[in-house]
Amino acid sequence: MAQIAQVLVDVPTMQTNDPYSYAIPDQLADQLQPGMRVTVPFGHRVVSGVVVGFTTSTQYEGQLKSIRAVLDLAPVLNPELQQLADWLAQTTYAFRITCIQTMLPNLLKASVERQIVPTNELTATERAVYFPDGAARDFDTSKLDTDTVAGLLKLRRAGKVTVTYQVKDKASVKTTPGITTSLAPQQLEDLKQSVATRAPKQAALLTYLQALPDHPVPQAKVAHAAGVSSAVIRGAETKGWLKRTPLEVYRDPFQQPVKPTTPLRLNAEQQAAVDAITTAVTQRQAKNFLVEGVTGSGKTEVYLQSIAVALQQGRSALMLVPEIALTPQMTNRVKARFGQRVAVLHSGLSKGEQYDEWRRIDRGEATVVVGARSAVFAPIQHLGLIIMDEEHESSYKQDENPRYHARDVALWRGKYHDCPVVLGSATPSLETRARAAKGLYTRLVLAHRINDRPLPTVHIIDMRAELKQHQGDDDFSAPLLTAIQDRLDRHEQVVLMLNRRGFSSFMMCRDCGFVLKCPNCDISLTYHVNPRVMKCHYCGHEEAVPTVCPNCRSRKIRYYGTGTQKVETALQKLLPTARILRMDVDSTRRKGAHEKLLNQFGQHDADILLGTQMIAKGLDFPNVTLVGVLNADTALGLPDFRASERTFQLLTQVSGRAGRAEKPGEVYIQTFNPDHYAIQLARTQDYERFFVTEMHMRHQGNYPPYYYAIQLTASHEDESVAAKAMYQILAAVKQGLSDQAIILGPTPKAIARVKRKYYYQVVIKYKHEPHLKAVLDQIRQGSQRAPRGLAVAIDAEPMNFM
DNA sequence: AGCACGCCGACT
DNA sequence: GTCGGCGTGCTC
Repeated sequence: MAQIAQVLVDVPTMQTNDPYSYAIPDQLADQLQPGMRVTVPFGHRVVSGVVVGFTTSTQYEGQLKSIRAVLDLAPVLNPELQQLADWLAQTTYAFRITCIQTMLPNLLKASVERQIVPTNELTATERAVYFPDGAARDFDTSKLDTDTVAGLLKLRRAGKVTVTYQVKDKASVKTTPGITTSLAPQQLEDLKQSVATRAPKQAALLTYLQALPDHPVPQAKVAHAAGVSSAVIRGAETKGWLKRTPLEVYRDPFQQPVKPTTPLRLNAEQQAAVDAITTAVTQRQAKNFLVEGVTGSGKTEVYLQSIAVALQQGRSALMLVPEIALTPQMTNRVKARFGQRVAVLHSGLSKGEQYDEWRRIDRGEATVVVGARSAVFAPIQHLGLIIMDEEHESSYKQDENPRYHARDVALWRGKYHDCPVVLGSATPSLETRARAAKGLYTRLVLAHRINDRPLPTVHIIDMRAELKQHQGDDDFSAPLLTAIQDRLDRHEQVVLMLNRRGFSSFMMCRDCGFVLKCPNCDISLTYHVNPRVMKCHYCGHEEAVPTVCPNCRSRKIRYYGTGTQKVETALQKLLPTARILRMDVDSTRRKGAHEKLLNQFGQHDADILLGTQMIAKGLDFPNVTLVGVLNADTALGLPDFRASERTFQLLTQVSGRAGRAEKPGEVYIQTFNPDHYAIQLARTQDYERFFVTEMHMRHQGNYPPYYYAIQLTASHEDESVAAKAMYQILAAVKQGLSDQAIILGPTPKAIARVKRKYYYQVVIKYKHEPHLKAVLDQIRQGSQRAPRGLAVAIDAEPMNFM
């Protein structure tokens, strides 16, 4: 019986979330496999799709259409990744095709192009206006002006033009000319004798050709080895001495070769960690580890030696790092150990380079993969080990559909491959640490720094007292300024961090540090300009904007936030001789700018590096002996239950930047909340106590990890449409879920209007909701037929509650 | 996502 | 009377 292909079409809707059936033309029958991309007729156009299986019968009553073309020679999704895509769609409430697109490199995303073709029905004037060059033209409504689009649509309705569709596959393989020769060595020798005296270059080429291997050799290599120019080679080609054939090459993102390194000697803790991971790797256990190592405890060396074990076992390894940590220094460290076997996947590569790295992995040529979030989908086979460094980083969660967390995907793949997953962090997320406490992960603690380097001394500066004493600059306390001046005198370097996160305005008293909070949620209230009120983004509570501090009656209660530029100017005024380097979103927008700034600082072209969060991660300059945090509180004030956790993580990390090598480090943290546990415990780098304290807070507030959370967001240009949609969703949620579920909202988002759209949200906290999936699917169905421009998003375990 | 079908208001 | 607005429903 004839086979029917099941195809997921590239149309992300609820109705097309299940595969459609297509007949398979005879000439495609023996090449078609699940996991291949195809083009199919769909309605009155052609779209791309992915074959997910074959059947012999179908429910569909109508006449089946046939697959148009196959886009791939081999499947782009292996069976594991096909299964993963389905699981991803289930758990993130995203469309299956959207998940598949996310898993594939950008170049494999086929695009559909429309063309508009004139017919004989057109009048001469119409032809002159719309088809000046007489031929068909591209019909991209976003690129043409509205009048032209309207005109062309009108002509189509009149049947005077037709529209054609073309699916364009962007996947392109780069080639270079490859040299082969069909002449025998003796023939070449004869030729050489005949030209030897007058054409030494040709003779040299002929000598080289005599020793040419059977397979094609890149022309550049031939030219270099024989010492001839490409003109000589082209000349030889016309004489029939050699043939040039296209040779597939990889766009090589590794420019310069890296000096190889050998494994470093491990201390007892590191060795114990490597041993535990080794056992799991060699026994092929899907066992998960949490490597909890203070900054400077040598986690990376543990990762590298564990990867080496997997490779020895003939398996491959995946190492995930946050995008921001994916610097050449970082990747070079891996390449130095594993050389050619390493593939790097990240957004800094061109589309072509990404595709080539992906193919090297797919073909098993690269067995160590280093990359950011989306690298978790790399088509690696025989996985022996997955490592996720800085596991607590929120960038592992994608904030568009599918809203997946790379950690969950890593754990899924570990299970699939029976291989261990190692999560590493100095400050693990509460979720992860709690799971370790429950025994789901094995904890491997690295409590000692390499060579027992001391931790930096951390000073907490009470900015309330500071501001009382010296009027003038808000941003710099006297002790911090003195410390900076001291480093300048000693020709040492300083890192200053300005916490820009949550520039969103909350009210804080400059005299006592009091932050206005919601009486119901214990979350800071957010200042709204229009209407002028304080609002809680969790429960919707509203109150008037205070003019005096409810705590100390001071009038100095105002909203809080400052910018790097302003701080730079102020600092330059205070310290005219200091050379300051500013690093923020603005100064690093250009590609490579980030790198360049860090290199400058590394060469001591500047004394002070002033930046936002981005300087907290992984940079390591031995000459930095002072780290200052200008405003530790901004993140604390955010209306998010993870505010304390983020603050603790950030302060702990940035403190780790001070004092490397022989020079001891010092850290100054300026804060209006010197007694807050997140700040106090960051001072002593006491993660365990922070974990216990914060878990208690989460328990009190019914927050994760004690509860699961789902965030539903509706957005629309018209605020009332978004709000109305959210109230309808709320009704559906309330009706479908048990009264055990805690439903917060609807509330406007902290930043109520982004890109001309208003956002409203509802958060569901729950422990056990068997109907949840059904309720959310019902909401998804409902949002199909929503007013134009309304977007409803479902985010399981959201990272941003604002 | 597109696109057709179909039902209402403002124009040649 | 028709043109064109966009709400609704379908695509194997």
